[in-house]
Amino acid sequence: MQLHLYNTLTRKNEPFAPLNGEPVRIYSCGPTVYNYAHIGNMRAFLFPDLLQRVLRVVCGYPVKWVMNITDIEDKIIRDSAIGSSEWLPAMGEQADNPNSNAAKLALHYEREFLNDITTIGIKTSDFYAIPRATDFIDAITDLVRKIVENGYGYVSEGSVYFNLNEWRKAAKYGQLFTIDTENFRAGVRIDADEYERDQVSDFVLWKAHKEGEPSWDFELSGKNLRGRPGWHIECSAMGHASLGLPFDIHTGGVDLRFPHHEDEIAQSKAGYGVETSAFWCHNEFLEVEGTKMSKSKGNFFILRDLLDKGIDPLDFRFAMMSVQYNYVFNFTFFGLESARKARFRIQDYIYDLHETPSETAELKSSYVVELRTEVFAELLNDLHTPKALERVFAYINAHPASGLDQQTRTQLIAFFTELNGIFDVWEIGERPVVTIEIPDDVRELAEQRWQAKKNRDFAAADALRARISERGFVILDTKDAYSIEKA
RNA sequence: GGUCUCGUCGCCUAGUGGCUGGGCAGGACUCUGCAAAAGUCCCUACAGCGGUUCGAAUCCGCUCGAGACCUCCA
Repeated sequence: MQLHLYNTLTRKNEPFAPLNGEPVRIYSCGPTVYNYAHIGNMRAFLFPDLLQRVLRVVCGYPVKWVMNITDIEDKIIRDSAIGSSEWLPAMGEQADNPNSNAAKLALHYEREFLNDITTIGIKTSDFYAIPRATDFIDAITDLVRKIVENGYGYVSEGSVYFNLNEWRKAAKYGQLFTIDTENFRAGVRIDADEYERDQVSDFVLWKAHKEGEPSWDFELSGKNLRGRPGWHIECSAMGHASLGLPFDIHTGGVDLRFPHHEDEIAQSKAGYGVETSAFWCHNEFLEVEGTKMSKSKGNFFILRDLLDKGIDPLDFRFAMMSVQYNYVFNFTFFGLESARKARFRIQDYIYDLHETPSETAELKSSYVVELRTEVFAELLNDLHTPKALERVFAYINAHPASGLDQQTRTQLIAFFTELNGIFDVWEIGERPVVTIEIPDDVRELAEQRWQAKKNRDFAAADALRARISERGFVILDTKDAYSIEKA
């Protein structure tokens, strides 16, 4: 079964096949670890997770999935500087060494990040590698050197810039994004900083060292240009070093199409002489209650905020699957609750399948093969999870578990086990027996109520039920018995 | 100013030119002293205005509205 993916490079849905046969190599732009990741960031990690799971489970490909950690960057430098209010005790002691301070701050947030993605069901064991930028300084400087040697980079005041004018003569710049240099929004320019570049559109490959900032040696043309990597160059070098170029799929958020990914393509081609990736896939943003969420606006939730509200991270994971990855996801708490209910309907169905069929179960092997084919076909259609789930619900509605014979149940359990290899939000097994601690006084009240009810003294029975309810329990009556549950 | 996406039932989501999805919420009934739980059933929407067509939510045009990106950003 072949996966079709929307490729930003061609702006079309295209059939996917691995470049060099197996395995499939995926590179995902990972986090810049300067703070906690917010729930919008999570989408950029859940999307490639879904992608690689579909490739493994549905297509049967082995996958090499790499996600980088950007651990050197302006905000990391700022927040790890001596005297920064962003420094936390958990990061350890600050030293008189900017490199070490930046590394400590980054490591702290890297751990938090790995924790977070594990919480939402991403398995770190699914990664082939999680490279850190600072572990690849040699690869980065090597690439910068190559670019300069090939005539597409120049040094200015100790920094190295990419020469776009020169590059445009050799290749197309603007493959992922239609670049309209004549109409860059007036008045908005990055860094009115002291770096000197020939053209405003030229981007920095290597930034000259500034006092008190982390830096590394870099020998270029017999001179030491001490400094640090530019933002875009890191991914080019790490992708090349960890997967080899070109690889199969590059993922990231839509905002990275330009300039980050565009520059990545240019750098790798200018330095290594090869393309970066066959497919470029971008996830859309997440909004909260209909408005954009961003770090700069500050209207964001981190995962911890949700957990503190008692939200099950699996509900968050499942809610994200209710919208296709390349459409804006509107995060609402009502939507999260909807997702929870929907998730549990499928969960209950799975539990029910594990029960012994009744004598009257007559429905034989009810189209499980068709269900599987349809659901997987939707997943192969550009990871269309909403449609896939619709198929599942339609099936559940048409075939209540109670009416299914053992053979059908066995087939369905096998299917849901496979499906859970992708969604990973259910428990495959029998309904767990929940044992709850019921205090003796609650038992006593319940028994009194039952007697009152039997005596048709409903006023007393209701009063007792109210007291039980105050203790945090509810009474569920059946015909001739009752049970006590936690409210 | 430039580039682009999108407007579907109360909310979220899917959608092929005709056969009128799915989830949540809501309603009705059964059961029950009541309630809860459970079960059965109901809930016909497609921004507006034109056009193409035998027939459009689906194609074309315009209008209105929402949002994104244009070198911090997942």
